[in-house]
Amino acid sequence: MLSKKTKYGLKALAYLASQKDKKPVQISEIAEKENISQKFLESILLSLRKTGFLGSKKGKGGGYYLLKTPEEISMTDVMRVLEGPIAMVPCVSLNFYESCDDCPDEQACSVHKLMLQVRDSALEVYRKNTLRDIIS
Amino acid sequence: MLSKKTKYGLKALAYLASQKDKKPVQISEIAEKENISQKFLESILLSLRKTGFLGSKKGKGGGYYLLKTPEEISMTDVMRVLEGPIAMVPCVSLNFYESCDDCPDEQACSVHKLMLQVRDSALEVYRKNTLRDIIS
DNA sequence: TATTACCCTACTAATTTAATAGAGTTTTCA
DNA sequence: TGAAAACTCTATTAAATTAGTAGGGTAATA
Repeated sequence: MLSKKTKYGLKALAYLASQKDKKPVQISEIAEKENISQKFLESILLSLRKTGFLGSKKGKGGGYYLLKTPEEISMTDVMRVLEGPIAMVPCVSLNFYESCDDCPDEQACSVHKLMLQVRDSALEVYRKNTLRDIIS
Repeated sequence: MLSKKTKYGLKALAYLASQKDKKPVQISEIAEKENISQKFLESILLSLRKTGFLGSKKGKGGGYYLLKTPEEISMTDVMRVLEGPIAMVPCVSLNFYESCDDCPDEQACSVHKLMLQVRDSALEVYRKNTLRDIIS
């Protein structure tokens, strides 16, 4: 399952990408329009700022804004930051690799074999979609 | 993340598919060879029996065995039974569909748009893999 | 300089997962 | 026919994760 954090984060990014101009958008506006708990959204936007997707401006007229154009924002990067590993098992993860305690031979493992394909197919989808591609 | 239930269930199925003959295999043997808690495995095999993947034989010389050949067992079906929905959000699920409370327009939703592609790509992987394909 | 809005920490309720425990039932083979 | 072997079922629980909630602090702008 996709976590709410990822879902809300994606929606917020999409909302920012749909803005006409590049003026900062307040958390409260995004929260209201996208039906997200404001406090929860706050923490999500904060993490997107810390990972370089968003910039913020404080004070009156402040808010969040995209640091790059929607075309430059890859879903692969967004998913890794919001959801974490793209792989469903650590032993096939590129960025979060861990071996299994129970598995004596990774290459012979049927779960490994299947999940490697699932990972690659998901990566392919994320790779070919930018933020631009998923807004209407 | 893939649940342990699914991981263990897949390993057990693969173990049964690797048997030379069709004689029932005891839970204890699978649990030991695949490093799985026997009691936990018991409940997993039970659900695989109830969903028509496995047959069981009680008493001395009993155990579990595949009801179909490995070639006939599709990963799509196995994943649906063990892991549940293949989609990462209910609103793109074929077999477990639910609409989102928060989302006014499903077709316009960027999360929906992305997750639909992810679901289709995962389904394609599961579709083209049978139990035969993932054993060594 | 007051207001607005971001920033941060800590806590918590709910849910899910991954078992664990233990008793009960059925079947088979000697 | 009876006892061992093996499946079946229910209930409980510990740990982890998720999805928030609460509340105060800090910085910037008009």
